[in-house]
Amino acid sequence: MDRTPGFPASGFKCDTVDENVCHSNEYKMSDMKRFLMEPTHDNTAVDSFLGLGMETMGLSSTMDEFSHAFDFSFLPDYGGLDSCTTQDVEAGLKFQILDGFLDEVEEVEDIYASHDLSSTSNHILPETEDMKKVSELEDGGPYGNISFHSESYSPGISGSTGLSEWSKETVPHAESQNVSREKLKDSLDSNESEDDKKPLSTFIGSWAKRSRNRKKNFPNTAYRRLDSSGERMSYDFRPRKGPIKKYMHTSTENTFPDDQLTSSESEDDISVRKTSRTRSDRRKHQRMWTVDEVMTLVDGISHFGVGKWTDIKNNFFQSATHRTPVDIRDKWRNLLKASYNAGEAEERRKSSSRPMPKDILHRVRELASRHPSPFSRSSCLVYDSSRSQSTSKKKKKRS
DNA sequence: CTTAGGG
DNA sequence: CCCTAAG
Repeated sequence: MDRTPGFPASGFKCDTVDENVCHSNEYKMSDMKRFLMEPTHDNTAVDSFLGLGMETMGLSSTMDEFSHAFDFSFLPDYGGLDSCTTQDVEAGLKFQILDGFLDEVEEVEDIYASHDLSSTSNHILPETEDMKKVSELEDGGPYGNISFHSESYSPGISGSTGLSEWSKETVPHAESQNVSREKLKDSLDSNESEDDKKPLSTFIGSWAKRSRNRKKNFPNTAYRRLDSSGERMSYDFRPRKGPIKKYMHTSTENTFPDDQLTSSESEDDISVRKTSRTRSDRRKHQRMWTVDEVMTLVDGISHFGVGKWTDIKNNFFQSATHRTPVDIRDKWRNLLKASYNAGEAEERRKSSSRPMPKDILHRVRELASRHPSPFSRSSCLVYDSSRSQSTSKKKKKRS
């Protein structure tokens, strides 16, 4: 929380962020603030940005640079706009952006409150204080909240991932972003203009939700499964002919990928009731694992080790009401299998409609090499398990 | 309660 | 994903 005293505070004596932005030309920008003066980020860009005139993708990239150009490690005390330091101005700006973005949300504070920043902190190991700050920033800030590029995963995560990498990219994408976005959707559901601000995939989901809502008059739980059907693309679903087809042939029609993390109880009730007593009581609800979730899982395993499923769940999947430790373990098992299958037949991986991202594949193999698994060709020696236990189990080798 | 394994 | 045995 070190303020930057060198910044010319003369021009920043204004209360509102709009003034700051609009008059940014008058300021002698310090090197930290050069962002605002760059041609690609001039006032018009910022203005349209504030006025929701920017496309979501453009916004995303802008916010990316935005958050990278500034050091927002101060975010936790964004409330103090009275002291005109650079951090405060930036904080106000961020807040203003969020406010404009959620102009139909009644309470912006609610977003923050419901976001449960503490859970985000749990994603970070205690010894890494800086990362905690970064994560809180990305999580609580508008960048982490409203960025819709959920399909994207950071390519730089592969291999020897730095801690800062996963804390900044993986965790917010996989976890908290979903919560906040769901919350945001909640607030916007009552408004008809919600589709204007969402990408096409989300629009499809909303459309399906609405059409479904016409038939069944469930309050706000039944359609929620459909709500985010097209929102996130998981590499994990099986090949399908049409975009919605995969839901039709699932016989229980309740296997909609759903990253809404709230009110899971009522949702479960409905899904259970729908598929009750028919057949295949198992697999009542399948929730596709998103790429972000898988990356979070890999990160968690790399930090806690294979077998520490509860730790991984509590620290990396805190906000995910689903994803029990068993689910996480099962997913890891499937990942291992998939990784080895991909190793044998690289072509099958490519021909698959859901090719596992190479980054994840590499990381899975990396971890698999550390932790022997029954799917490994070389390391699994079941027949000799009674004799030499050292070869069968070689627990975590993390430092 | 957590984990491992099979279904 | 679910279920269950074993620690």
